[in-house]
Amino acid sequence: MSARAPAPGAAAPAMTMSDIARLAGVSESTVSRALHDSALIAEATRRRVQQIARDTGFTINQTAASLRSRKSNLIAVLISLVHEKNQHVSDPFMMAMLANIADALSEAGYDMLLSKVSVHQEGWIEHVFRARQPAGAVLIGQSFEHASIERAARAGLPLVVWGARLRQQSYVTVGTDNVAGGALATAHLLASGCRRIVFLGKPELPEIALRLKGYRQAHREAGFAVAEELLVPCGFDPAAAAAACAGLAQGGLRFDGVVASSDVIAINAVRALRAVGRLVPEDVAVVGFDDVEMAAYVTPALTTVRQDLARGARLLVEKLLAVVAGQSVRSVVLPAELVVRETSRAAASHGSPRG
Amino acid sequence: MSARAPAPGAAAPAMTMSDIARLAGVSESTVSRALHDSALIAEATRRRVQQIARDTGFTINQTAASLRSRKSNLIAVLISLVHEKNQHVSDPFMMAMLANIADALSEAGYDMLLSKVSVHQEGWIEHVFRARQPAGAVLIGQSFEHASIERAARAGLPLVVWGARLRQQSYVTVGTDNVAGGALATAHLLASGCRRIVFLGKPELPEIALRLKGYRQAHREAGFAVAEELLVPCGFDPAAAAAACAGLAQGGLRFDGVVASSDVIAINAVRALRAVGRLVPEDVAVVGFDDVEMAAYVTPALTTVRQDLARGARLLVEKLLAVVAGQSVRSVVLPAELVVRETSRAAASHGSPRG
DNA sequence: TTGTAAGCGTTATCAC
DNA sequence: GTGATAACGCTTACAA
Repeated sequence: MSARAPAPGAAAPAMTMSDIARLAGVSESTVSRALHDSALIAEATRRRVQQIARDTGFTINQTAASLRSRKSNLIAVLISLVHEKNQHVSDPFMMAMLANIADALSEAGYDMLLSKVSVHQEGWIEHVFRARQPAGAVLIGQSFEHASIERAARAGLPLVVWGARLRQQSYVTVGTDNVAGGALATAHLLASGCRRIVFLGKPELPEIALRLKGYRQAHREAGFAVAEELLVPCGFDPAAAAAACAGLAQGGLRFDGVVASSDVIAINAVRALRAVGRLVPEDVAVVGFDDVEMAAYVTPALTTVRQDLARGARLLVEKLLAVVAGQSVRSVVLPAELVVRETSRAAASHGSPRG
Repeated sequence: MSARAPAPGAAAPAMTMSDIARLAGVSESTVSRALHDSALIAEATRRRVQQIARDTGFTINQTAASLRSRKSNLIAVLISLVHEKNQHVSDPFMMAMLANIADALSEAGYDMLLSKVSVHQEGWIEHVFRARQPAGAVLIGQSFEHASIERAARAGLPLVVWGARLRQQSYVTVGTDNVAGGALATAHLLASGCRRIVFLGKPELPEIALRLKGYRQAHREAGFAVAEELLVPCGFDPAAAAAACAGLAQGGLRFDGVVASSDVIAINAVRALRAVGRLVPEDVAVVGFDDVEMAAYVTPALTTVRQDLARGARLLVEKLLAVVAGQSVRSVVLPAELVVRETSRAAASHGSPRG
């Protein structure tokens, strides 16, 4: 029921290449080449060395190998949460993103190094590269770090970012078409009769700014003006969302629709509205963003803009490996898809609603 | 919109300690000591060296450091999925566990290396330790790997496992009281009137075996016999669960309750039952295991046995760091808690039901 | 309090 | 094809 602390050094002293070399009667260099399937090595030697390695359970020490060769099959996944005090990795969207990347990386034969950066430090990206020598890095979310990312990318560090494609950025992004997503959500509410639609989110974040742009665009196209008092700031973490939504429900603001910048926010909004006796979707229709797994299961089921994370993660990894390989790579914008469920009424017309 | 592939070597040639040493007019060893706040170094020297390091954005190359010192602040998180072909990291339970561990590790100042092992290889645990030199490893789930884990632990590798505490194991585990959990779920159904309760799960897995033990125990204590045909094998991945549950719903088996070995299985069971017109909880009451976030949101909301993952993750990390530090550490069994929601009727009595 | 020098386990370079 | 030998960037006796 209790485990002895392992005596320091109790672990079998790990084999090294020189051990294998001795056992095989060859030099270390030959062992190295044989284990890497070098074309230089004689077939027989290769086989013998590999057999011995297998029998003895020898594993190349990647720490040493990557120190010398300046290569590694490690990919860093960087989560920047400087903009949110309370957003943990356990945020449903982050979790899903992470899991999908983990699956994609492990299929590609890479190990994944997870670093959560919560304090902004100059050069934190460079820091990770220098400290751990990953082959490349995936950043989840631009947060407020556009400048840092830009600098790291210009310095030649191989990285790929999940987020918004911005003008003149020199790093590769993979992300959803946020403008279209915001427009889709808004047009849907307008088409179903809403006229005063709250936008819940932090437009300081690049992705949210684009969704808001879509919100404005949909209003313009439908011939409606945007009432600026309906733009309500709201963070991603559950507490911030709950607070903002409670304020929304109780405040004197008049509104009949909500476009939230994430599903977590949307779900909190629905809850807050119902708590003060407003019916969803009859009094207020709500649309989320992300389509996290939960969205389909809540009651009423959440209408939302779907981001295809499985595809996004695969693309992130694919693009990153191309960047690492020195290829020229283009950013990708994935289509946004509206998933209509129960927090909104089906629109009369599904086409782009003009008036 | 497109990013140039970084010219090889475009990245600023990383500074090394010898650069810092030159700039500071001291030796490399002094730099090393200064950066590690060694008591040996003169305060003035320490300050000067640290200042230069900060100004130049120097970061210790952990790859080199850990090669030399045989230490690292990297913790490997190993997910063994050999028992499930289709269980991805994106499984809700895995995701939640992972996210919680990531949060706990980053709070403790450790980076996390994620390795998903899906092909069983002799000595895979030793392999990771040799290849990456982590300070320690957290294993999520024992799967069928008890023997491998046991061997690695005996070899002195610092590791901690989420899973079942077994007799005479020499590794440390943190996990839920699975026997109590299984008993709690079963007793609840018996108390609410169920008499033929299906157990859905793979008893070959240590944790499931214990939950099944609890299932039997609850029957015994309530004075009922267990009908062996009600023990239905079922894997964790959604496809396997759906298949097993569909079979369950359509087969000629007579039953009025289900104890599932995970929430994902339980939710699939509910869905399958409703699809063939059986009412939950009126015709069949269902209890899950885990209390994943979704459980509270599905309709009808799932009655389940809660595992406290936030606490579990914190304990895993805490225990592992103690093991790494060479302390003697005891396994932990966390209490299981029944959360009654809508897929079961509230029991007449909440005490241990004897008859 | 600081410097010198050896070496962690691998791979790259050059010679044979 | 194979083997010496010298790094990679750091830590750590041991010396001073």
